[in-house]
Amino acid sequence: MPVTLKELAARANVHPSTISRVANNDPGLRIATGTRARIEALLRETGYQPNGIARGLKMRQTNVLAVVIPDVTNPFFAALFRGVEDAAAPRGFNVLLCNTDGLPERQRSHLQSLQARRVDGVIIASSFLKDPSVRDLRRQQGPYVLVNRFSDEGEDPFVGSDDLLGGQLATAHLIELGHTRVGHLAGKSTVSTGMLRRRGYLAAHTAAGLAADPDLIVEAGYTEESGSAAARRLFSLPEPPTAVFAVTDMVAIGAADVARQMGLRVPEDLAIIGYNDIPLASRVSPGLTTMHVPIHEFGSVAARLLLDQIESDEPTRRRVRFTPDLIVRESTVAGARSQRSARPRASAE
Amino acid sequence: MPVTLKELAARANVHPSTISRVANNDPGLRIATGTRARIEALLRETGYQPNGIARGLKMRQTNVLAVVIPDVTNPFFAALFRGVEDAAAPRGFNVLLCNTDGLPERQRSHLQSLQARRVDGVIIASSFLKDPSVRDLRRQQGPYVLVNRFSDEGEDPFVGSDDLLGGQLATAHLIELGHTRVGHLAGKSTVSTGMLRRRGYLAAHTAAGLAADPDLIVEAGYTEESGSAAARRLFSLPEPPTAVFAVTDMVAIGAADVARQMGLRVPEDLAIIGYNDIPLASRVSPGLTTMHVPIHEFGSVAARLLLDQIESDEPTRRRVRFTPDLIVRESTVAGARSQRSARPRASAE
DNA sequence: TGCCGATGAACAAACGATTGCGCTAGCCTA
DNA sequence: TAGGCTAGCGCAATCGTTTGTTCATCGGCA
Repeated sequence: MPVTLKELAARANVHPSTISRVANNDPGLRIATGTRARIEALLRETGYQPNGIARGLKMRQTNVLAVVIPDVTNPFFAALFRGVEDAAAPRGFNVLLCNTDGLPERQRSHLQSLQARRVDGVIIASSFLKDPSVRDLRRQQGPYVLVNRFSDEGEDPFVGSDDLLGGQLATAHLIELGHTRVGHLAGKSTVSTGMLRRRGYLAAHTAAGLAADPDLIVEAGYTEESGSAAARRLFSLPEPPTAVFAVTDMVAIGAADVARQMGLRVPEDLAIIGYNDIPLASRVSPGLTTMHVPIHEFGSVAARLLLDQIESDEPTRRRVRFTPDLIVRESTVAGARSQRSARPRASAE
Repeated sequence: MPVTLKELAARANVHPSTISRVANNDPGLRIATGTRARIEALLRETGYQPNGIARGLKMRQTNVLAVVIPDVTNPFFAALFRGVEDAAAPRGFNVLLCNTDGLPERQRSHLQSLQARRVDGVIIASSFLKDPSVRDLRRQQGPYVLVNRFSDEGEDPFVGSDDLLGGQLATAHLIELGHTRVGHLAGKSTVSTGMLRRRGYLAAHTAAGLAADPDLIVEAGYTEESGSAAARRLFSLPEPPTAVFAVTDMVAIGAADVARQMGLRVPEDLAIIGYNDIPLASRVSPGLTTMHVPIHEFGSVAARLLLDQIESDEPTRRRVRFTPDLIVRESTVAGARSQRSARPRASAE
């Protein structure tokens, strides 16, 4: 059992409050040099650490953040989490990690548990467009930040990429390569990234004067497996596409696997572009062309937004959106040397 | 501000303790049905959630576990964490994640912060053979479990694989394929996995009547980059090896990259075997031969060990060791169909 | 000598919950 | 009608800190 203020007070023959003030380096503290020395020696000797629970109760602050994501096994979310922790740890915060597997119910129960625990803030990267959990979050008026996906009309503090533009740039890249039948392995229309990247896909067609064939849009979810399943359907069409834009890199990788299995050469028979530029994207073969977004920064910026709210004690409505950046690799251009076109830029509202 | 017991008590015209007992479904509680109904209605209406901090202070239990790892961006540790959370969440525990980047100092500061926070237990996967942090952990007598790596003479509760055997099996596989110059991209000798897998490597040579050439052992660390660097040195030797056993899959992947860059064909010019069978191993090309270990189970078993200690309130010394399992893929045998030889077995002490 | 201001430290009330124990009715029994 | 039992709650301590306030002491100064 760790040592408490009361015990130290008994040993130093002073009142617990005196120890507390010395330990916390209370600025306006007037104390005899002898007493101070005695107490400081005792503190060092015992290695006293204030009980964070008791302190949290009194101070109404736990110094704990929480990150709610679908699955940390997905490299995108792992990198996101690192961003959060790297920003939070130096400021004395620890971070809880909650995986939802994309289930609204698990998300709800996690958020409820986090509320009971009185975490100081929540970063949530698994929200839906219509999300009761997010509405609860708004109502509770604890600080929170949405990352990657936003919710409703986007009235919440948010960090992510410009998905509409990203979807458009990705699709435009394929069209510029001469493809006229471009498929889309889409995200769920109940998720902002899915909806916007799909809209970008359509906008690119319009801009190029092309008609988008609705049959070429297949909802694929976000995992590699669901990407494979959707790709199988897409590639089995009577008139299959010669290029596809996948809503995420994992989906693209699942699709590439299926393409290989079906005897399609990438990029000769089928060009594939993903989204996010996860580390894996540059390692698969052929290297995956994708839209780069600064994943680690998503996390660190979100954490800073949160910490600023906590420290200033006033909510924010800031929305940070990074401009995604086309990375051309071999999955769309044979023999491409992968390179970034520019550094990502952020726009804040 | 969430509602408190005191407020509810005022509204229901009873004492806070009565509300508490009703909310907690106190078994031996005798209460008038009318009062009970009134209180239960109030609880539902307000959605009362007891303040976890206050409760934690009183009950001396936070229902929080912590996982300390080098880097969650490494797929091995991400899977490990999922194992922990999947076992902890159903039992009402949340999990803090701490990344150390392999720095003893960050590990120390994290553990200190966790202690101050009074987490109920710690799972640590980043320990060294001589590790002051682990000694502190032992002394503090809070429950803890070491995963993957153990420390000192292994007197702590532990979950991991039989690394000596694993190293031996991996090396024996290469020797059986006819290789006589087998290199080792070794882990650090200050880490149990590094030390034991290296010993296994040597034991396999002895068993086969081969002399191990000390020049063929190069310390490679645990990241892809450090693996690449070490591989470069190893492959530039006057008499380079024709096969290498890498201490982890990430190191093996780094080495394979270097081999490709140096114009070596895998497996024809150079056979490579890794360790852990992370998801990535089956996806790289050529597929990576490796020792399979049940990573997710490492986490869930460790969590169970921890939770049992917490609930029974008595420390354990149980050590669970899984038998690793050779998975042959194309990086050692051209055209291999990847398959598992058997299911992993666990041995406990 | 008497008063005042500083100085150094103790006091006590929170924070929000849990829990053993005590207290007050009402009813039954002798 | 007195005594006892029990149902139905309230009381108050406790967990370990923080922090505004009070209190005693002492030196200096008039």
